Amino acid sequence: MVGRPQNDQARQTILRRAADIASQDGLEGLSIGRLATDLGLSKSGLFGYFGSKEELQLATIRTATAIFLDEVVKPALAAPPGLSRLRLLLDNWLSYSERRVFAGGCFFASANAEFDARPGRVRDALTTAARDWNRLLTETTHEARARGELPAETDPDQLAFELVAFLQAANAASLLHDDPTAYHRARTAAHARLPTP
Amino acid sequence: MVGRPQNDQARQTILRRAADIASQDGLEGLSIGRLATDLGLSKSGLFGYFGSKEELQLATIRTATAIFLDEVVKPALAAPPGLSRLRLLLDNWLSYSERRVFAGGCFFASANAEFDARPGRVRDALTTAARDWNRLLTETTHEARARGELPAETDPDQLAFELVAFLQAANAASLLHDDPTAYHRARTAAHARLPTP
DNA sequence: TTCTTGTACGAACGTTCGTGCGTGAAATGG
DNA sequence: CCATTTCACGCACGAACGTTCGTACAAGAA
Repeated sequence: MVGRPQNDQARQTILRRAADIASQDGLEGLSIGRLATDLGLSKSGLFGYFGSKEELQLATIRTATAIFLDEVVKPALAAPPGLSRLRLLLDNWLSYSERRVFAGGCFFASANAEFDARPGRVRDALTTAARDWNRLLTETTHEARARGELPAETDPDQLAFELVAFLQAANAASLLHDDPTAYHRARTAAHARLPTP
Repeated sequence: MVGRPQNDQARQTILRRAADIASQDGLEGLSIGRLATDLGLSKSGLFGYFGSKEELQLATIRTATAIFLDEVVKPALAAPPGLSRLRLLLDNWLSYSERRVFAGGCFFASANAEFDARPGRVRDALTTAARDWNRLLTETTHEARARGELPAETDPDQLAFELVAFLQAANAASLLHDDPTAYHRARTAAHARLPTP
């Protein structure tokens, strides 16, 4: 065999499971042998799809990104730019975390904490994804202010930072303490930072 | 040999290094062989201090907790209970993260994210440590309100949740994006939530 | 001195890791 | 129908993992 298997459906099935495992045990704890056994494949057969563990990790990040976009971002783009879209982004994110779209909570919260001090291509891919998400929230906040939906003295970058902080904290607390009320706290915090609808 | 070595100084040296490695590579990525090589010890010699990897992980958590108390909590207890103590706790935490007391940023941010979906004694120890920290912040916030240093309509539990969120977010952003300004954002956010000094 | 105790060591255990290679079955196309 | 390609497999590899074991050596007690 010179190339890689072309069966995109099998590939996606593998990567979907990989993202679930990684959200629980980390991208390093995601082992090829265990993933193959889980899916009823041979280790070497699964390995052939990716060619290296790092490539599997990068492909898993791409799949997780696509799922995140489908679950959180795309549905929010249906709303007009500005405050209503910002609200949707926050609500969708909290729902995405709360519904455990990934078995171990937010995939990126887990992967970012794992790789934030380990240089390499995996970290680079994760920082890019995080930057895109932050940029989306920040720009949407800017739009909301430009439309007069936020007080003129609002600092959009600062507000976006604080809103993201609430989301992350809810995800972390709900996982570590089995405490679903953390999501209520985050919603309360976010609503208090935004004008009453 | 029936028991474990009694050399507490060597043990603490090992555990201090272990906490640094774990803050970067995780408590699972912390391997006995690598730790021993790092310190110029034999693998079996180091192993003898703990008897199992899980015991090493638990001892590392205890050491990290002691360091955290020294760096963040104890200096804040010098201030009178209430708002001034709360401010010190927040400032000390941000300084502790910013100064990289642990090489990979906040030890607990890293370890919590790693083990929040893996049942066992390690997770239990981490949830206890996190609960103690949250309780301290929450109770200090309660005291501040009881002394009239916070508006009467303040919800102390909610405020503590939000303040912790800012700390976590600053640590995460500074690590993932090499962005030291995240600490400034967190200080701004925290100050805005508290009465002007 | 001899015996005991505590400590660190090297070597090896079995397991799992990521990674290659060669083979055979299934699918494809002329 | 046969030739070719595609793909998943079994198997093996070297390295690293946590762990166990027997040993060497220093210090103290008898």
